Amino acid sequence: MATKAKSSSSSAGASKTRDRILDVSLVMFNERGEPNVTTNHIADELEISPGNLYYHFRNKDDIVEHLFARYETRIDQVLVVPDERLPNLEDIWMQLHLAFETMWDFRFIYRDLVDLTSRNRKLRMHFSRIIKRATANAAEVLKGLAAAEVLRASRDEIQATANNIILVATFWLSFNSVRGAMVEKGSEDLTEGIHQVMMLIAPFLRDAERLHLNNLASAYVR
Amino acid sequence: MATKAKSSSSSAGASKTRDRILDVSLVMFNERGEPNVTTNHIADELEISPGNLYYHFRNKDDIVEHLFARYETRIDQVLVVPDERLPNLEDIWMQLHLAFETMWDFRFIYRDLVDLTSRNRKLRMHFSRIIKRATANAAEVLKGLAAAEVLRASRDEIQATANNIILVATFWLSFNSVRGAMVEKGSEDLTEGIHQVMMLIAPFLRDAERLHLNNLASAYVR
DNA sequence: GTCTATATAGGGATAGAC
DNA sequence: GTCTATCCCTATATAGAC
Repeated sequence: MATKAKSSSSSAGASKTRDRILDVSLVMFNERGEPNVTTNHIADELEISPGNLYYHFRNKDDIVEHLFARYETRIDQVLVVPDERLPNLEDIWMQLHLAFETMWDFRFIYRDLVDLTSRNRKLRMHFSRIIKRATANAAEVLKGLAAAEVLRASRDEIQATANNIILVATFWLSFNSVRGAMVEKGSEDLTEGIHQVMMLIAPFLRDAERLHLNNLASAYVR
Repeated sequence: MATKAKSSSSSAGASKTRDRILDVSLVMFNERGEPNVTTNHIADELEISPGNLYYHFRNKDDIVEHLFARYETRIDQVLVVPDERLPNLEDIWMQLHLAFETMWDFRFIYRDLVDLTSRNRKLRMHFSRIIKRATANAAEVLKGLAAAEVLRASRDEIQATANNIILVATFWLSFNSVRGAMVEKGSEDLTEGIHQVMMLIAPFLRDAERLHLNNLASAYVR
């Protein structure tokens, strides 16, 4: 039954053609941008025929949608409000790290986000849902920090900041690319993005915590 | 000599084919997104032949570049640090308004920013320059507010905030579209974007000014 | 499941007549 | 300056043999 070791992504066994198509598509989309990768490119890279590719997927968007589904599963796991305990700054740092890494793994989605979501109703709905979830999550965490008296902010300030956190996180990679950042070093980009998000929170922190954060931060950024 | 009333954009006289191509392209790019508008579409809309269009422009990117040049001229006029006087909150509001309106008029650039700038070296260089200028401008204004003692922030905080201001402004329209905002009402979208940017500054304000801003803000947002 | 061959369509772009 | 006609190329997608 080794032939049934199918599904999932890139862990152990190579897997069937269908999965290989998804894996290679993801890599190529991330590297060159989805609009610049054709089904023929993908087939070439895999050394299979275009016809074969279309046996496994109805069309290119079908591939994109399946990759997006993978992404949605992973990001949903990150977007859980901690638990019973009130969150602290390290929790946030950690959660941001997980979120940014997940986004990085599927960065092709973020590179052409507007075009992708306006072309494809399904993607639009799902992405919109993720944004809503993420914003709610951010607001929850901020409220948690406020409850723990780590931070002081009004309801409106929390809502506006939650929006900005998600906006900055969503477009950090684009911003970095567009402002002429060098070839992405990957991990360094992400750390700087996390830093920028933390700086949205910093001004609301009480003095002691603010100092704490600045120490955390300066340890990370150059 | 009425035939020489050429150049510029959409003010008085209709103008020559070349300018009409630019005007119509801008409208169509803004409405449907640049990747979804072909040279044939543009020619159709203008009721001229594709050949004619290619007489006036070498290729599609040539059109995009000329539109971008128009944009750059306009945004550069907005990105001037006030003058001798120290800036106040209303100044900022006004400058943001001008910036957002200019961006709105050329929103196609922002819709597919990453793809556009990575495809075209010229656009990449120019856009990167604009971002640098804008960020420097934001930092200057923040320093001005600090000097006027309207605001209190460290050097690092000012730099991080300037980055976030430009990031939020740059991607506000994308964010709004992507999170599933309804059909753009234009002006309302912009006001909310301006509000989000102001909320980046708010936490650094002294109490009196913070209150002042909240009043300004609540007058604008629903 | 996979291949070869091919249909179809559209976009970018040019030549040459008017 | 403008049009008609056309070329080239690439992308998506399918049919049918193996």
